Amino acid sequence: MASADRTVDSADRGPTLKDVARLAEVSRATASRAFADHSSIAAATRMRVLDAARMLGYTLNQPARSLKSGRIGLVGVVLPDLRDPFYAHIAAGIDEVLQDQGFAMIMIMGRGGDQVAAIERLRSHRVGSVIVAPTSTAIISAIRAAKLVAVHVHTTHHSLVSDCVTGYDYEVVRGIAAELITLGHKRLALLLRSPETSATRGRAAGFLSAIDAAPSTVSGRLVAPHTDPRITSWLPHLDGASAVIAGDAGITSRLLQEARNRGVCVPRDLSVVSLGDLDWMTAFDPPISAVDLHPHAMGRHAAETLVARLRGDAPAPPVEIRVLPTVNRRGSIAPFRES
Amino acid sequence: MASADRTVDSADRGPTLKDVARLAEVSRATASRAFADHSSIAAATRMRVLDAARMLGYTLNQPARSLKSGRIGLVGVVLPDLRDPFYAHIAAGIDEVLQDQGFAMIMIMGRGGDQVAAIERLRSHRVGSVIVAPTSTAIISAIRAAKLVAVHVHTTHHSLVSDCVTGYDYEVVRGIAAELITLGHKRLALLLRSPETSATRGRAAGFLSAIDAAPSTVSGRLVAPHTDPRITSWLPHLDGASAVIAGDAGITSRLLQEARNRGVCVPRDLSVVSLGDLDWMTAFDPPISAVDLHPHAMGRHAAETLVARLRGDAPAPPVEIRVLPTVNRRGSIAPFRES
DNA sequence: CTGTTAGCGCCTTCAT
DNA sequence: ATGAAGGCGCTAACAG
Repeated sequence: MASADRTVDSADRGPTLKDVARLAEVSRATASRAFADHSSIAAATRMRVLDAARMLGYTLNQPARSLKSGRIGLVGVVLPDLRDPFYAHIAAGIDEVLQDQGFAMIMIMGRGGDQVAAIERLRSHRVGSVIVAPTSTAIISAIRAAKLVAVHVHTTHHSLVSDCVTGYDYEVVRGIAAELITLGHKRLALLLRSPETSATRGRAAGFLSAIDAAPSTVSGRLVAPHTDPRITSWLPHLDGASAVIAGDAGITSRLLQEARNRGVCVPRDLSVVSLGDLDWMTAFDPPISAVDLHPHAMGRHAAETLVARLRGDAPAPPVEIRVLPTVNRRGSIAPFRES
Repeated sequence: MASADRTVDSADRGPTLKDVARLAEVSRATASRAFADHSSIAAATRMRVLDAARMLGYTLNQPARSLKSGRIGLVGVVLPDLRDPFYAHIAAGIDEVLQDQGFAMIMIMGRGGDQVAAIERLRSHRVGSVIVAPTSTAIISAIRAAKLVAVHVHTTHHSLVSDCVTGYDYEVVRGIAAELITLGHKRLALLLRSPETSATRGRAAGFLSAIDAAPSTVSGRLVAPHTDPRITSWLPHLDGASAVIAGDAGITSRLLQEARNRGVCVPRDLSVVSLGDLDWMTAFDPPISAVDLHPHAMGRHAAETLVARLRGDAPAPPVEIRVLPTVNRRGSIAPFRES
């Protein structure tokens, strides 16, 4: 009955620049200039064109425009998993800036080999730039091959010639470990889950550096199974440690869960510090000490850097922006006591 | 020094179909068919073309393709905030399916008026379809005006003629409220934060329905401030309730934090149920009772529905897919006791 | 099954 | 400051 008004011909693709030009009584070239060129067009003419466009509900056809110009106003974002709040916050930061700057983002989740496939997909959409985490040799060469302008977030790489936004993984972990040692802890553990990146390497190095700087009665254990994160149980790997640094919020919650189930009391039996700070951590009893890595700010910086790079014509040298973490000391750490 | 090898002419846009066709010694049309058309091309020819493409490192130019065909292999995703794990999980589910099906997603965060702006932006990229949450009259008419194929997630709308994926907000809240009443609670509260949607309305209705069905000694309080979520304090609004249903994980953690700070003991003084189940809830002491709304599955269903709609030629009637929630009863609920 | 022909909507010289 | 013409890379009719 009401199906009559359904447009059979799906080629109804809305008004084009030609329509706008006709209504504004100018040539297509002039109409085009009204949208892009900011110089060689009379203000009055441009206004007329813009009015006509509004009247018709015209929208620039970005794909068509990209055909000629190459530019497309689209930025690729390749992140491993949005279910990890760390990356979700990065994504949110990126989105904020990109929207402000008039870009849209093609988001693709993937790690390892998928990352390379993602780059390939971006290439097919003629995306000219990408924000990516984490970094690896594979992704770097894929990006280079695709000639993309890239910004790397959270991790960097020795062979990297692009801009990147990182943290202070080495420093912060070393500092925390030192703090725990000062509190009298003799056996520490660092729990890591991600694949090997500059971040995990930095954390491991910082951890070991703190251990090395301490008396030989202090030992540190590095737990970094590169296996399926979902079946990992952390507690058995602690090896009697009385203080532990958890590599991300997921590890922290899993660890706390195990501790509760097995009657391990935090902080009496175990001091805990989380790398990554979330709302629920302050709700916990005891409140969990956590390092805020400021992933949202990282995302913002990454996007800002990328946009600057896209707009800037002068080939400036790559920069590394480092975001200072905030250490929030709360109840989950305590001086060591013999049990 | 090393700047000599920098390509001055940025028009270096890689191999085109024409190059592939030449190498494979076929016409451009045939080469094109090798990628799209699955029927009218000889297997041997297609293989030859594909080989040539691989040899040249050729990638389909989606924007150019869209110029003629209208299709572009891009789906818009408009979600309010990825920092909310509920939406992050939806996004993850969507991404999984879309990648499998060869689509990429343009993700734009936004709520309220921003949603409409997002639709406009998608339109300029000639995206033909969108997955969106939450629903509102404004977004519905924007989608209709842009003639997009849409799937709505989590919420519906009476004026909706598109597909949607929803939950059982009414039923689940009613059931939980009834359960709490059975446990002897006389004063309940439902905490909601989102704007008015079918989901929040359903929850409110389910809540009130359970209260109505109970003896008149039972009262329920609906707390739904549509103000800035970040400065909201929930505890003062509880009005002496001994059992509370928290509308999302963020509310839950904030509430638990306040409870701890003010010496309110869960579940002795306050029974808590969270709408939305996250890892950390089982780590809590007591473990938090929570309803898993399965946002990841919702995302998957939404994407699957959309893809089916895009592929299907027959204009099938819109469907509503409802995802059954899972109620995980844990230690944060207890029978009512006089204090 | 394959080639030919004509644009899709836009931008960019080159004139004027 | 504006118009005319050609082509970006691809696909959809139509022939053959």
